[in-house]
Amino acid sequence: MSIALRSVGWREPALQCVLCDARRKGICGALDDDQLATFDRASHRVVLESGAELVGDAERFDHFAILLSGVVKLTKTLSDGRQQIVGLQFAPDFLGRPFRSESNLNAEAATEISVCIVPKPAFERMMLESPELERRLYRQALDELDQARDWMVALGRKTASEKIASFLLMIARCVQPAAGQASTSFDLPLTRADIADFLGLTIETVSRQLTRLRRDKIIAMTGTRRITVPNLARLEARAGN
Amino acid sequence: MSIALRSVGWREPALQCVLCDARRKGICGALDDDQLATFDRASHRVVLESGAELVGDAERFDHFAILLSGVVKLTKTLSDGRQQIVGLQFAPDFLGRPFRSESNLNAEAATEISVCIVPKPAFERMMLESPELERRLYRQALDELDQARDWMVALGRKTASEKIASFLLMIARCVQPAAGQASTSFDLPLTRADIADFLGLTIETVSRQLTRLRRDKIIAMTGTRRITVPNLARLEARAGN
DNA sequence: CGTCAGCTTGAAGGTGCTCAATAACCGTGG
DNA sequence: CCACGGTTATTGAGCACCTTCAAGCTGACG
Repeated sequence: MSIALRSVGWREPALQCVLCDARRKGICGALDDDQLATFDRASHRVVLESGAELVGDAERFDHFAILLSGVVKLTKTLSDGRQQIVGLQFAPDFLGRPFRSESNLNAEAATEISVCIVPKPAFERMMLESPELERRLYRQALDELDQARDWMVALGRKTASEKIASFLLMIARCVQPAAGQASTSFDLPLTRADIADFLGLTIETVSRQLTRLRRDKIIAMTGTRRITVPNLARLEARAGN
Repeated sequence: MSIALRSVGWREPALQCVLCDARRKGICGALDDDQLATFDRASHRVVLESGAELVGDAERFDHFAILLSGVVKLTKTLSDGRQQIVGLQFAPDFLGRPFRSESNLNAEAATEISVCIVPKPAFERMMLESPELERRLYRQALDELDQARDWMVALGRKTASEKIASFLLMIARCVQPAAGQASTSFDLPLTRADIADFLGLTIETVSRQLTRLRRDKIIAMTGTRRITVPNLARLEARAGN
């Protein structure tokens, strides 16, 4: 699959990157025309189905990637199987760990995703040439650190119901960047098992808390994935903070 | 106090930075002689007692700092008072959040500390001039992100006794960089309350788990702060992972 | 219509919390 | 040197929240 996509890249060298969302909102906006052409030649796009593993724990990697659509979960697993999601990435996030050749976590597609894949050496060369690119990566790392710290508070100090409310709010914000609305509805990108692994809970507790929110008319659900929040403020009141 | 120390800086412009530990092991190693002299002129050293607040949540800040000795804790607090430590900084870490003018957490001296303080504008100018400096900051941010993610696993999935064991191991490694030893002893830089806030537990649970480790001869304590670990491997076996 | 994965619901039990009392530590001053 | 007050730490008893285990349910897809 990746070979076929790469050949499309060769035939239309500038098309992919010029129109790409990662250029407007992601790190590729740091690149000038020449660098963008280089990037276009070195990179190629791939679509992966939900559950596909991008890189395993303690595994060497030789590619970076930029997430163009879908959600990627970063997980860590203890030797006895207990698992924790330590990060969620949304488009157009950069995926990878510069200055390391081996991963210390597992990156897996939580939904169907499309990614732009670029070989590590080519990308590292661009990082050296473009301080602006490195600055954007640095900014993203700092943003991820802020997020991780917010979730540490949730994991360490919030109750199960506060965790669920906080999680729904986070998803609502990440999936629907249109803020300010009083009401929203969206599809959960994660299964109950993933939500449990993200919040440090069990599947059963996640389910129970969701039904409690539904019983209290804070949310409504159609099927098991689609969530409607008639009043975001009421949900926020449940999030603790 | 800070004014008196700054005047020392003026009289001996190159002395402080040239001998400083932050130059060998910290971010200042990125600076050439000219930049180091500039840095020396712009910065000054301060000693702060345990409990001193470096910056408050939602507070504007106009200085960065480099931690020269001691331990700084980064905390977040929910509206009802529940608190979580989201990071610990050791010498010679950089303290601050580039690209933001307002803090989203509280930074407080957990022990007596000495810091090198530098005004934000001067430091940002140096960041622009020295890609190597920015690269080191980026590296530190990535390292902190790795650490934060490791602690997310502990917070979400480890039991109280595993959390305590993991915490003791982390402190042993950060305070005593000499690795490979079978046994160690060290002083805890945190009170029981701080340890509880770091691990998402209560003071009582921290105390009980420490006495359990002592009862099982995994650790020995003299006073309430000094810990001796006769066999690090046995402690590691309690850490989960 | 059957099957399978994902989800929900129930009952029982355990880990860690709350509340409360005692004990150790430490700086101060007699 | 020791007595003293305040802070910090330990220990105990009871309880709450979340987990565990187990059973049904829902919905997608053959």
